[in-house]
Amino acid sequence: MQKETQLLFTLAQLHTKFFKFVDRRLSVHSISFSEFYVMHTLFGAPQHTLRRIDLAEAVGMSASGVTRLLNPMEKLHLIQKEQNPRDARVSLVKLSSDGEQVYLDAMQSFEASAQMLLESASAQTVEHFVESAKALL
Amino acid sequence: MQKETQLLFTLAQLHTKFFKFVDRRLSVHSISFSEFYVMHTLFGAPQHTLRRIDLAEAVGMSASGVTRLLNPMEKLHLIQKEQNPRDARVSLVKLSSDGEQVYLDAMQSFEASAQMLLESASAQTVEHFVESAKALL
DNA sequence: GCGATATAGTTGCGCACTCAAATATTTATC
DNA sequence: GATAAATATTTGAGTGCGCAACTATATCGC
Repeated sequence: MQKETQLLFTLAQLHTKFFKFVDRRLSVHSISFSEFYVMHTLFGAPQHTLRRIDLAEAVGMSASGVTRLLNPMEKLHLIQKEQNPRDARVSLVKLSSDGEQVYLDAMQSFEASAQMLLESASAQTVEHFVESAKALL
Repeated sequence: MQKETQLLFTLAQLHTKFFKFVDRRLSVHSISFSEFYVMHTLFGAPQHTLRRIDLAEAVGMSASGVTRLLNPMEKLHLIQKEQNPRDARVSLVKLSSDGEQVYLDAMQSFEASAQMLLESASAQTVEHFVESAKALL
């Protein structure tokens, strides 16, 4: 089997293993990784605000996926809709202060998960992985 | 952000990017990556045969997920059910010769996908990635 | 300015997967 | 050897997400 093919299989296995673990740990905050990732993306955006379509692009989801993901989050006041006065088509999404708090709490769990998953790995291995993975993006 | 946390985000992004591409290319064989991975696993098993529960474990799915995935594959004769004469609870899954052919064809596409995704990456980067990823499993 | 085209977002439909419960069978205990 | 516990699988209910079609608004060409 060629190295490139091996890489894809290994990537799939690693993703499955790690994200099962992460999702279980995030569930104590009643959020999925997708929701967490959306909040993380909004948190890093100017004014904690993005257009839905740019959010979709940033997290690698479809526009409809984002719509369905955000609906319950809005009901829980984790995010809020805002209008763009210059363009009535766009619906801006803003991380609310409630949402920010949930995000920061969840980030604690996320970081703890990452450390648990990687506790037996050397710092060098982690570094190598991140470096090569970024080179592949 | 700590390196471990960065690793998880990078892993998520890489997985999304690569498997969107792979899934699109496998779709010409009318199979998903999950189906391909199941066939790959069966192909590598003795007699091309596994118990459903071991197959689930190997591909990182739930037992019920495997049941639902295999049902249509059996209708298409990609796999076939066999009984274990010693234990009537177990249902063995065998890759049929039709399935083997589809698998081998799909593997061509899969390998081509892998090469396209990684064509601009150095052999060393690929090697580093696989090595560190395996260390993390 | 008006029609054609493009863009942002939502909705209908369907698929893939999970968890928990149910079913069938085997193994362990006494 | 009957009863209880364990194991393999399927089924019911629900979630998460994508694609294609639709609505609403904006922009472009003339």
